[in-house]
Amino acid sequence: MIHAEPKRTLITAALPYANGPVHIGHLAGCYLPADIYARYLRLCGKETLFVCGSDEHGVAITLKAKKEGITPQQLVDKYHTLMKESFEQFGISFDIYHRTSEKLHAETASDFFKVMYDKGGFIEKTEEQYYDAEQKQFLADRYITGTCPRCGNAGAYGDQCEKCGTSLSPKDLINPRSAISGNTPVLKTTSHWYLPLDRLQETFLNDYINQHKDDWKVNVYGQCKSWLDAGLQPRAITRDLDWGVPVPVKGAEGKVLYVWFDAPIGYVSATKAWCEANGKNWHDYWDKNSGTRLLHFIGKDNIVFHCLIFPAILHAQGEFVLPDNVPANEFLNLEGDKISTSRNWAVWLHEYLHDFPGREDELRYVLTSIAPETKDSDFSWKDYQQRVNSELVSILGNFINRVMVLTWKFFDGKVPAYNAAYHTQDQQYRKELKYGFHVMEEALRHFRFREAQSELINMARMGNKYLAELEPWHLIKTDKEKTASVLHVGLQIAAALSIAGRPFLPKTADKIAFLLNLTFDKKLWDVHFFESLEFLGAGHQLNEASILFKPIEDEEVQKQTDRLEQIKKDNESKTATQPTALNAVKADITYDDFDKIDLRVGKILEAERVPKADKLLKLTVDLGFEKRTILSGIAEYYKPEELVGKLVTVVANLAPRKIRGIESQGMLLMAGNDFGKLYSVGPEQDIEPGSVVK
RNA sequence: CGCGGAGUGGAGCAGUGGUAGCUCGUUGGGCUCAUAACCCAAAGGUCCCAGGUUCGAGUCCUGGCUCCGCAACCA
Repeated sequence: MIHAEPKRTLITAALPYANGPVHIGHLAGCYLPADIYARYLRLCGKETLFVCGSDEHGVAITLKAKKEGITPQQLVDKYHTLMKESFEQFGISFDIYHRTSEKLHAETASDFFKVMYDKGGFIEKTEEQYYDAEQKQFLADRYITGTCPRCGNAGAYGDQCEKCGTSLSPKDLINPRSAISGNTPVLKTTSHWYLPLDRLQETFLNDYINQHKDDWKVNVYGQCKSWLDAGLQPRAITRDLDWGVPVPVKGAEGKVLYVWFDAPIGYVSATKAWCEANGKNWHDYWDKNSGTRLLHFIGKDNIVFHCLIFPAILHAQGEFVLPDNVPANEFLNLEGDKISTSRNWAVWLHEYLHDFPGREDELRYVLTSIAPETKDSDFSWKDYQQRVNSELVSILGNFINRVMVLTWKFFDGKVPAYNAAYHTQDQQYRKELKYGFHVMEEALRHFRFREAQSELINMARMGNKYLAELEPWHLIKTDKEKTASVLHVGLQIAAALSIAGRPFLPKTADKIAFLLNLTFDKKLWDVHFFESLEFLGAGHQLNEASILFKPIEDEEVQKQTDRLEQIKKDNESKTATQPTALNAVKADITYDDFDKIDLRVGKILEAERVPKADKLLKLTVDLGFEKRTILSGIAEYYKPEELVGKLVTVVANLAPRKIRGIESQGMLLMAGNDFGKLYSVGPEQDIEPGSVVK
């Protein structure tokens, strides 16, 4: 969209869910780009507000709290504090880092709901749901366990059986029980409010998304388009739960707003909180006609919520400004594997800050260099070391140090005078620097932070080149005046780096400014400023030279990769310990029950992958008396060729079932758990296929 | 034919129909102010494949192959 210059910019970064610490994937995905952009706008003197906060509601929080034996509030307090402190130390320049468990947020979300409710913006649907009479509460899907109608697993959840993976609805469960009390729940009617996304798609979203076909990133637009093409469905925005923002309607006691309705409103409540503390009016930031430009920085997993659902909510509410752009990033992998909180496969921010004190900018630099702006990218410690050592240390740090040391050596640490007679010498460099600055600015405006940052390093590179060409260490012997001129320009380049580097490397920029003894009392990022390339006057006293970056040693990198190796091993060996601790023994069965199962030894004759299925193998198994086709979800753990000839245990009388169009006539017994590898269970010695297992 | 993204020198990426480029790495040279850092140069590419549009395709179109997410599948 083509805009008039916005009055102000409101930047939001995805609210991190308060059930774990922040990792490098979060940083590269949205917090760093948002921070760079916010810092850039502020330097330009533009009115900017950068808000974020912890997302603290939802069933996942209550479940995790229960597991840890603490209250949801205690759980979110713990992670909120951890995240807030890590962000701060890392230098993410939120104007406010709020949280959704604050009273102010509840009021805001509540008001928001009420306005929409009064307008008839929701559809109310009444359904029967399970209710725990003793605990006097409705049971969320996850709070109901029972026997899976598909596979007979007694520990299936109301939304899914984790044994066979079937997605369920609570009413499908045989013999349902409340996970809280163990009681048998009763069906009771309850009503919920739905956001009519189908209707909103027709009246609003189709046009809204289409409008942004050209100014949104292709991956973002593409993702939205595919959701719209599939057709949106009404979505429930309330839940029967006691953790969250209460639904502000009479008769809705015990109901809270669904976390996905309440979380983005957290942007609004964070803004309010900041405005209250700073004597501002929050309406200036959120009102439809406020002239505010709203930007959501998120990771790709959030696209549907920020590009479709939240705008739909804002539109339906009617008084709010809509997102102008949603620059979503793809995902960052770690050493080739997907980052995973549950598998502990991550570089945690708080651990990095602890292991690499004072090296925040190094991580910022690397993460911005490899930011997954257009496609998934990969972080590796070796790459981290290489980028820091060969770019930050060798090019940027070294240039600053050279120019500092030379000035102290030849001019007692005072900025020497420029002599226009030597103008032709540095004209070309001035031109290129100005051009580089221009490129950087263009890139920043279009959220291409990787490119913008690499331009910064290019400027430092030019500085090095300038010194190498003019050789002030030779010149000083023959022409002091010219040497003065050369160093004068060199120092201006250093100053330019300190300013241009602020959005990317704030702590380094401050250090350079300190070395140069440089202070500014007006807005820093001004085109004319860079035109003149005069930041330091002749005679200005510099501080003592000191080193900007230390190289990352091999041992430090080794330590980190060893740690990751260890985690990999731990995940694999969890098979032995975790499941027994986690999964309680199922209810007793009689011998007769057991006797119903016909277990046989089978020999795998053939094995092949099932097309278009990640986990499924199609096996031909010899049971002695006959050959069976059996499908098994073990493709991640076994290669087909490894299995041929293997003896395995087969449930021979399991009712046949069609999986992806192929009938599976039995089941292979495997040992393992959710985390680690699966191991087939077979006889120790070679034995006839078809032998009975008892 | 589920949905979306992506395939470009050893690695990571840029590339708007008009001479394929950048950073790292490698090799050779220069310099010695500087953190064994800096500067210059060279080698290294059937731009996934096959068709098509065009005077001209890495770029546009069609078909195929491969990779990554999501979905599905899973015990």
